[in-house]
Amino acid sequence: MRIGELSRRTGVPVPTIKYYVREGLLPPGELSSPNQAQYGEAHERRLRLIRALLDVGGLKVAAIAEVLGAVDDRGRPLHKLLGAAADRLGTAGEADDDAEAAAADTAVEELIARRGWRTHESNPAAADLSRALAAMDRVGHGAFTELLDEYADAAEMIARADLGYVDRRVAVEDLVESVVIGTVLGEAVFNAMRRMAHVDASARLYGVDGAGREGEAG
Amino acid sequence: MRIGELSRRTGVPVPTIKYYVREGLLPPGELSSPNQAQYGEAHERRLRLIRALLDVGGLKVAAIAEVLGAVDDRGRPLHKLLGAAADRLGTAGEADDDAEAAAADTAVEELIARRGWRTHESNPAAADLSRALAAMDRVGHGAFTELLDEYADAAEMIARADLGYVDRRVAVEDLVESVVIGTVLGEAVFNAMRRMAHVDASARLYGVDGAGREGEAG
DNA sequence: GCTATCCGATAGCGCCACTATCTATGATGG
DNA sequence: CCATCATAGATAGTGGCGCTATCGGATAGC
Repeated sequence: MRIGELSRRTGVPVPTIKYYVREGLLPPGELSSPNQAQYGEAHERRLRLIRALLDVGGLKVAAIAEVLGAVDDRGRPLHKLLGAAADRLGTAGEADDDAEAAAADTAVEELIARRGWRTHESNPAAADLSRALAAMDRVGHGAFTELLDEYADAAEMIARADLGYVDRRVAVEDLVESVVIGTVLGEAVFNAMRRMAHVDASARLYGVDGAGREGEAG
Repeated sequence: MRIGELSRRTGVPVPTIKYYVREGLLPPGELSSPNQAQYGEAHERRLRLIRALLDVGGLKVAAIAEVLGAVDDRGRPLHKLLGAAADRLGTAGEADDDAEAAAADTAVEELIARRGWRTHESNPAAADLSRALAAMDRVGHGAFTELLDEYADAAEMIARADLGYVDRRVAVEDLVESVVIGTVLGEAVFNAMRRMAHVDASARLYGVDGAGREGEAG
């Protein structure tokens, strides 16, 4: 198909598709003549993935380019691809260097040790966790660390569920892409469900109605 | 204290503090003369909260203004404040209107009914969940819905843990603020832990080393 | 007095995700 | 064969956002 049809099928404007190609998110179409390119199923699929990572996952274009680069990097050991992809899904950002940050680092180290997790501090997710705990501490919720093991229980449940799903449903050649999707979109899924569970729990404790919304929005 | 000291204590530049005041995130200092204002503990605390919601929570400045508006809205029923605050923490964004979106809506409705959650579709989190599931479907992972109950189990665990924490540790007058913090920063905490658990699970299944990172980053 | 600081207001900056426009070329249909 | 349309590729521009710089005038504190 040509770019116009690709655009029609996915709802992504033609100039935006060209922009994604320029940024390396999408491979260029196969040129059949100097100003005519053909796009296939793979392009359509990739385009949908890009939009999902952008709109739902909230990833930045540059981050998507990096992640997809890892996804497409065939002929590397699988666990390296997974690690490379996972490393690019973090928040990044600068870590401060104060007392709270140091305490949070310690808490994370201890958690990893206690859990026997096969990861260490070089994992960007550990840095993200540390930053989040330090932020909690700075706003007066240093005691939140006492929930870490309950959070870890839930996280392990999710990880087991995800791995089982991948094992059941995903072909090897789609594995890296599926892990990216599961990590990014699964995060969005879980975050939404967590907020719903919070509302439910709050309603049971403090609320009366089932929704807590009566025209005060806006 | 004056604005300079507030800046020094929090690490937030003076022009940025003024910007937050303009945007309604931070109440103005109390004027002791036409060009002299005093800031107190409350300002410092609020400023730290703003930075946490911005840097770690990833909220937009306008969203923070809305949420903090609800936090400061004393003299309303508690469950309404909680609802109003929670409603402003969602991703928002436009929902498409295709087959996948319809299927996702149905899946969410069924989930809510199955779980007996005291919430309904007017909850923005439900819309977020639906959007995420529709995105999953569009990238070929419609079967992901089969994990929803495992995700819900985990979400309920987290919600119980959070509520227990609030019950133990938080004074009533800080309740709304703490719920906001718990929702936003707790989300960051859990997301990071989930990624760590994924890495651990992957390492056990596919990997050899404990980290999966050997200089291939960049 | 004198210097550092502050207030409030306005304008500008840098990043980012597009979006518009242009030229040259080729596809398409009568 | 020719008129019209779509396309490739390049460059420039747009709008939103989170700041950041600068300014005039006033006050603090020595």
